Amino acid sequence: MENSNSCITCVSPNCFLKLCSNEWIQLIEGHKTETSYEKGQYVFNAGDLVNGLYFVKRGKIKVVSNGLNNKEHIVRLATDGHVLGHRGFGGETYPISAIAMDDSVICFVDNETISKAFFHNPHFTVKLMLFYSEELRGIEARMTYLAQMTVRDRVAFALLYLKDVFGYNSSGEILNANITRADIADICGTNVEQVIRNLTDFEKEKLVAKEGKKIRITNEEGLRQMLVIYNFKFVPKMHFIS
Amino acid sequence: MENSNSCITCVSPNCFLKLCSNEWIQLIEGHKTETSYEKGQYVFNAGDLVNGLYFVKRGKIKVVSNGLNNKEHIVRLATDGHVLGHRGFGGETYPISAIAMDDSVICFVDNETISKAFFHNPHFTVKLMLFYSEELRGIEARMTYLAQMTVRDRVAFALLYLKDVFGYNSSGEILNANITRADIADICGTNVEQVIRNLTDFEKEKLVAKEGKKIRITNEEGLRQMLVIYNFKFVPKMHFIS
DNA sequence: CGTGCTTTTGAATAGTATCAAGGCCGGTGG
DNA sequence: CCACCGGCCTTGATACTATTCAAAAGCACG
Repeated sequence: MENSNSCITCVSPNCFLKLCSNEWIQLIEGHKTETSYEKGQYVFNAGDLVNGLYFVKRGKIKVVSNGLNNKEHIVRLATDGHVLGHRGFGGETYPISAIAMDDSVICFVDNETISKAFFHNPHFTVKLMLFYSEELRGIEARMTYLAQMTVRDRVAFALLYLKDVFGYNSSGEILNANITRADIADICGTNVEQVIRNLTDFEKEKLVAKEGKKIRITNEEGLRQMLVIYNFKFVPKMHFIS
Repeated sequence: MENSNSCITCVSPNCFLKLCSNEWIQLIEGHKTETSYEKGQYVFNAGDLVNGLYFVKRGKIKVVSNGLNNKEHIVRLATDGHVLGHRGFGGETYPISAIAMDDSVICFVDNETISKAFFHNPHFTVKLMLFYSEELRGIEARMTYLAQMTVRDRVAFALLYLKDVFGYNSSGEILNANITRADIADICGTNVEQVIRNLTDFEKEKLVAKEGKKIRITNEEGLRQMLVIYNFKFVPKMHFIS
């Protein structure tokens, strides 16, 4: 919970805040806090008052919505350089919760400062708007396929989504996330058992290999092929700063 | 396909363009076209190049995404004052299509003009960003409940969504939209037969009344009660101009 | 070396989609 | 005016898919 170091020397290359003028960056720094979160800790909780905007310096975050019987649904995954809490921006309270999936470091800027920055840094504002646009495209793609895909295909989709956001780790094609079968189920909108059954099927088909709790994607192209029948266009990676 | 009349005398009270300075409104008018669309006509089609932004003057539009076997999924409904095509903004081509559900009038402003307006009208830009934020909250709520609700509850949800966007018509609680059972199925992510079975059930339970192809909501509160188990927070109406 | 959490498998059940067939209604042309 | 046509609505039977429940094995951590 220590206070911030400087944005200018910040290691995060993609942070939106860098789009503000130097003058404004310094001003923001005065109102910015930088907080460390442990795995499992809430960054904010559905119902909390919206007090500002979060910027992920590094880490892995899941954004979840609580539905029936408080069952979690993972609406979005976020990592370095992403914005958090922007869905709530302009509203009273957060409609969703954000939870650290790994130890993470996140900067926070209060409402008033951010609003002023918007009015004086059009480049920053427009870029953030493009980020929203990108987000909408992504979530809408997930929504369509959630509505139309079988569970099997949704599991394949979730694996690719995890890969696209978090990538592979240093030891090859192993999904670089501390994720449980239950998390995957929460992305797919199904239950743990279905995820496991389908992972087992995928393993028999040489698409993935289960290595303990970790998952190795042995045939990424094969998984993508499974989804071509949906006309699916994977959303291109966002270029944060141009 | 006639050219525009003035934004300043425009009857649409909620249009975002009104947030620009008078000077800029006049400038935009020079680059704006106003087009009428007949029922069923495409405003833009998935794959089309993104050339600008659309503002609905009046009418009813469905925004659809084409998935498996080109089955439509209705991602969003839009009406007077809403923005269209903003999901594609910043991208190359539209990921989705927009189709008029009724005769509609829509203004179009090209990319270059809109981008310039963003940089010179922070009030306009920030308001549009809040609109995006609102959109994200709405779509994410629909996504969560699409993932967790039964078909029955999704049908109830679709009816309420239709009511919230288009309202009732002059003859009481009849849904004010030229919508088919298939459209409802495309909102729910199910098929026509399921929609009809559930509408029949709802009718027996005195929640709705089928009047030909039109649907009368006889117990709106009852429908909403059906969904409370999902912790569902209906997204409050957007206040376009404040 | 338990204890609790995650993963895994099987069997029973419930929920949905698909297929087939018929009815209704508005519009069109004889 | 009436018959026909096409689009939309409706219902039933059937097959399939997914969820739920139960039980056990593996694993990590104190």
